[in-house]
Amino acid sequence: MPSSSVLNTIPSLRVSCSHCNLREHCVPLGLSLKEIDRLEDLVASRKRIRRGEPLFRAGDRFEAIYAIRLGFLKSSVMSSDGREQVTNFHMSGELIGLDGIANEVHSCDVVALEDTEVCVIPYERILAVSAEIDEYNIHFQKILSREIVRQHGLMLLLGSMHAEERLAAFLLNLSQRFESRGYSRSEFVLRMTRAEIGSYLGLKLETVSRVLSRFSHDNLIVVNQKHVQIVNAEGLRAIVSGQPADV
Amino acid sequence: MPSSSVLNTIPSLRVSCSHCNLREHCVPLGLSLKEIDRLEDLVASRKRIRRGEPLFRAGDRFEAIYAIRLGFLKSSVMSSDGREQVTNFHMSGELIGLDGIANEVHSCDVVALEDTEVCVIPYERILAVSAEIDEYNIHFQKILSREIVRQHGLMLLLGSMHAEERLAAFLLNLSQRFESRGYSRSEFVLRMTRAEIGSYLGLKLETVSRVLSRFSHDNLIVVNQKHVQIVNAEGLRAIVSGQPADV
DNA sequence: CGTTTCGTTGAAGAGTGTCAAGGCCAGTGG
DNA sequence: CCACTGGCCTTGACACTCTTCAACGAAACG
Repeated sequence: MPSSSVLNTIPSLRVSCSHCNLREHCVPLGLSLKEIDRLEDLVASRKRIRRGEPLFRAGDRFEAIYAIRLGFLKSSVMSSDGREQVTNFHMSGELIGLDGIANEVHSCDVVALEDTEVCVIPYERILAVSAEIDEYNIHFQKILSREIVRQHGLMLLLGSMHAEERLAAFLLNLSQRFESRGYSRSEFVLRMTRAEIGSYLGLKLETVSRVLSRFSHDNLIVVNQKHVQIVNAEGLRAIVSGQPADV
Repeated sequence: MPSSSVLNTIPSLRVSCSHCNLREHCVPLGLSLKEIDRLEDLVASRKRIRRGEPLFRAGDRFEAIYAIRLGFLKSSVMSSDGREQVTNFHMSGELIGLDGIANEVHSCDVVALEDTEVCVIPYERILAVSAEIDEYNIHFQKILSREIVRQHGLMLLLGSMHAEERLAAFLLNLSQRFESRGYSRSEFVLRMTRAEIGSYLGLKLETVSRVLSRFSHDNLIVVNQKHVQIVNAEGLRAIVSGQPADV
């Protein structure tokens, strides 16, 4: 039995990946039942994080990867002079903490933007399963590599796109991720503030607000504070591709 | 004996990692002699790439990771509408191709900026050694994670720094990498064009040129085309930290 | 119900981008 | 060896996007 006295953990529940409907996000496909059974051991416990609370902070010792069961979080890094850069927003089924492997210390802050529950996967267990099941080792390397590829896309956005293109890409990305989780792709709630969106996209919050208003004025979206409805996804795609809408 | 008919490869040489002075960059420390011996098998062959030629291109099937023996390369991604974003510059001892693990296809272009020689490490062998030597599996996961952390830093740069800060950070980073390879930290040759620097830093080539001229005028550096000498590293550091130099 | 945080909008200004012209340098061929 | 060529770099003037500063309104929270 794992250590269990940590606050906010729920170690008593018997975790079952095979019955989790987020399985496809976390666990490799095409395993034998025996192997899937082995994966159940990955998750040591669950942990709840309240809105605004950190899952971990830069400098914390790295001990586990976390899989989000439900909720929403942001990752961010800070420069020495205090500038914050949001590096990612995370939603259910995604893994957090991959940055910590490098130096056995986390290099970014992760904070919940709404009440969140995660599966705690001690890194030791990942290593143990990796050593035992080749399929899983490949799977985990792919997860790491996929994060590298994702960041390439973000660098393209930060390095060469205008404010409107960035926001259009951002909205479409969220839309697609919501859809793949069974939610509406055309209507959702932004869990982050304008400042956080701005930080993620390399813009100021006022710019984010203005561009959203412009999109709204052009009938691409309907915005009401945090509530967003995508009216003309094709129009947004056109903007991402560099060509301003031609209505 | 590995397949050897591929153009530009040098399979006949018996590769020896243990005698390579770049060892510390590629190979984990603290292995037994037996284990180090096993690592020799990682490198299947060497390959030469002429200046301007690609090592691989986005869409190419992923088969190997490459370790740079000597030379200089850039990685870049292209958006659907043709914008190029340089995602990294690579120098000796560094590994290339980690992006390909995700989808078994490379997702970026890698092109040599000067005549280059790389060690070809088939991914299959990495998996084989990973399965055999736990130390190496951890080492390789750390390499992947380190790349994620590096990109966080770049996102901070692209998302929240001004042109001068970006270039100062860029020069200091190069300086440090040259130094750790035994070259001068204060005097080096830029192998890439202004346009490539600009792409990497999210700036236009004219801006890069202007900022370098400004640095030169402020006696922080001496520039002569591709030749750069860092005169006042402390001043550059001050700029990165947000405070303009206070001569 | 007051307080605080967050979001919107306007006006003015700074920082980069764009466009254009000219100079430097390496490589090529006469 | 020299002139020519094309790629790369520098610099200026101007345009434009985004930021900054500021004020106000709306929603969230205790």
